[in-house]
Amino acid sequence: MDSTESEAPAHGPRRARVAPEEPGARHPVTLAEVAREAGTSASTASRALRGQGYVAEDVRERLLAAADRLGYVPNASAQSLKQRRSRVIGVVVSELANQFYARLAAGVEQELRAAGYQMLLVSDNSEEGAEMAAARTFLALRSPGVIMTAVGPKAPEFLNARGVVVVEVDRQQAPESCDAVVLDNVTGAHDATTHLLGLGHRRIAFIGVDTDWTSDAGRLAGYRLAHVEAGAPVDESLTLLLDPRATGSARGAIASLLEQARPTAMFTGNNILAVQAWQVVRDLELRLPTDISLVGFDDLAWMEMVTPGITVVSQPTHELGRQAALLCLRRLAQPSTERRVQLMRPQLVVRGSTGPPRS
Amino acid sequence: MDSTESEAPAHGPRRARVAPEEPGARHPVTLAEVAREAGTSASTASRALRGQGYVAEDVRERLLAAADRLGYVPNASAQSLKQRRSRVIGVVVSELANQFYARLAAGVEQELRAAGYQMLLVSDNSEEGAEMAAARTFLALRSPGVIMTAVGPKAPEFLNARGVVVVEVDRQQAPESCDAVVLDNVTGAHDATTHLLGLGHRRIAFIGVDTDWTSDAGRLAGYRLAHVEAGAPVDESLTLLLDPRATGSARGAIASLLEQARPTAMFTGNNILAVQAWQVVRDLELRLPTDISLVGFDDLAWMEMVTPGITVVSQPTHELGRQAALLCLRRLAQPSTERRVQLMRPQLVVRGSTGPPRS
DNA sequence: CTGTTAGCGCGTTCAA
DNA sequence: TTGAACGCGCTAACAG
Repeated sequence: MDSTESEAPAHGPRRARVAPEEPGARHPVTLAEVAREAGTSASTASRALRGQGYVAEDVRERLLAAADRLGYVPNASAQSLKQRRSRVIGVVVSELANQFYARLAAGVEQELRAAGYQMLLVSDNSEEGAEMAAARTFLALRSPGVIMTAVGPKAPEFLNARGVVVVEVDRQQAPESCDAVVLDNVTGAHDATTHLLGLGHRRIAFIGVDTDWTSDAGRLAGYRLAHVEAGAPVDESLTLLLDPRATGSARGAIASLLEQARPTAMFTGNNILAVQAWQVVRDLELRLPTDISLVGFDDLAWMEMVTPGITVVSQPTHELGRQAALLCLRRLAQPSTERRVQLMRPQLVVRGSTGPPRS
Repeated sequence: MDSTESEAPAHGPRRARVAPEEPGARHPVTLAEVAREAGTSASTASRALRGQGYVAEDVRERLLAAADRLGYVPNASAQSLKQRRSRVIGVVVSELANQFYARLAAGVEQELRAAGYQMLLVSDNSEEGAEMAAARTFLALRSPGVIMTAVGPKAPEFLNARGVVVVEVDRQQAPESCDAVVLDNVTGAHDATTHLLGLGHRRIAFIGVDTDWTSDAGRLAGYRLAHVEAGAPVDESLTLLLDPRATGSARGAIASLLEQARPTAMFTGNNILAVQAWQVVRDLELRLPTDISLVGFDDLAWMEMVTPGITVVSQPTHELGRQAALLCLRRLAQPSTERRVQLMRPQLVVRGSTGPPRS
């Protein structure tokens, strides 16, 4: 990845920038100009172009034609200023380069765009400071709604207190005050762990993130719940909770967990950790599932491509995003409906990385 | 991925929405209110808060304190209306769910945010209609600049003609009028093909997309160039160009290419096609590289994880995005500098999927 | 150094 | 059914 850049001379013979050719493209055309062109007043033009209020049919057509001819594009700032709210929805994810968040964002964008809203996307690197800065930006833009995978309760509460509709996705930080779309993490982790217990494993490691996020906490809870249900004791030395800022470099910690605690199976709490657990297994030249079993959380393409395939708890990532957007839109349309938490169902996908322990 | 949703009753005992607690949070506080609170005029407040123009030190502090106390957030719409341009940069990618574009967007966002700009992200599914709609939105928002992986020349030219700074990334559609950041696709494809030719392959399939995009065209050109250099004839029946709207379901076409044209190696033009080529190889129970060699374009995590690893032309995706953002910012600062095309260097990463042909 | 004045482009009364 | 007048919140001239 250490590729370098180089300069290339522009090959076109033209001047630096193409000059605008359109008539009146010099300055963006305004509503008043459209009105003048059609021989009406600005207010009539306004009504005609947005289809509200009374306008004579022929006048409307004249206006429409004029707007089209002049290439009129309404000034969103002026509209927002007037209506006191914009059509820009703020979206915050933890890390856009992570496929999970990218797909989530793709789902959100799809629905927002379909509804005539725009997505202002911020990737906050799980820093609450960046998140608050984003919140202030959304406030400045008078965003009617915000959708976020929040790192803490501050931003959601801050926005909520100022009348912005906030929908939390993936995890809940301000459950008292926000709508949310989350996965049933407890069930997902429970199913995965039960699967391992059913195969005969009794030393199952849990590798997760040390946060108070409902997502991670739920997965740990499900892991424990399954043990309790099965009457199997939970060995705390098998639980590895990593610093959230260091989940990207967890291989060392995972390796020493394997060596010291000697689990027969591993359950990782997210896709980043799954990659690393898999790499550790490879580096240690262990075989899946003979030497150790592995279960991941969040299904990615590679998990089906490696040999053996990785057993995972899959989640409808794109759908999570879509539902969050829809929930946001619904709340914007009906501000005073009861608060709502939408629970999405995970699904255990069994592949070759899990098998009985070696006696 | 067919998980379902279900409704969960909100568990908090609270009312539907938390009421704002802040004093004056009912309506967002305005500059005039801050001014009144500090006993000055609005213009003085404006100068103080944005640090421009003369303001007495004590007055400034009073104003700053007042703004802070009241929780003042400047209204971006009003600012944009006044200055006739916003700080929102439009970004268009073809498909946010594709890792390539997601990482590109992440790079763009990082730099824009660092410079105090916001990213309005649209994923257009490679539809020119969606792209033009996005362009109109950016115009409406008075975006000073737009960064895009365009599907055609219309949107870039449209925006450019209206005075919007446009930077093309990944491919050039309007090379006459826009700055651009692109990969040296010819060299990348040339290196990959030369690598295969050097191993002794003479029947190398090229699997790409049938567009006039510079990216795909460049890759095909590099493939051919390498053949010419090596004095090896290009068998046109080995070139498979797929409908851009159907690149996601190319497995059938790839399989029949393998059966009919009997290549000893395959070179795929993007990451989506690489996955499918790999799957076809697996489904046909061919072995890499014994039965066939495979080279991909664009390095993804799984390509190093499967066995054998996939030889690829890697590209600095995140960096592509960063440079595009920087180029856009530079052009905004100096509108009349000469047009510039930045060429990024790809790198051939040799792994186990390539080897000599079976005699 | 500060306040007054005057819009930016639009939507929304309210009379006509 | 239409248009005149006003103001959304802010900044930029211009006087003071």
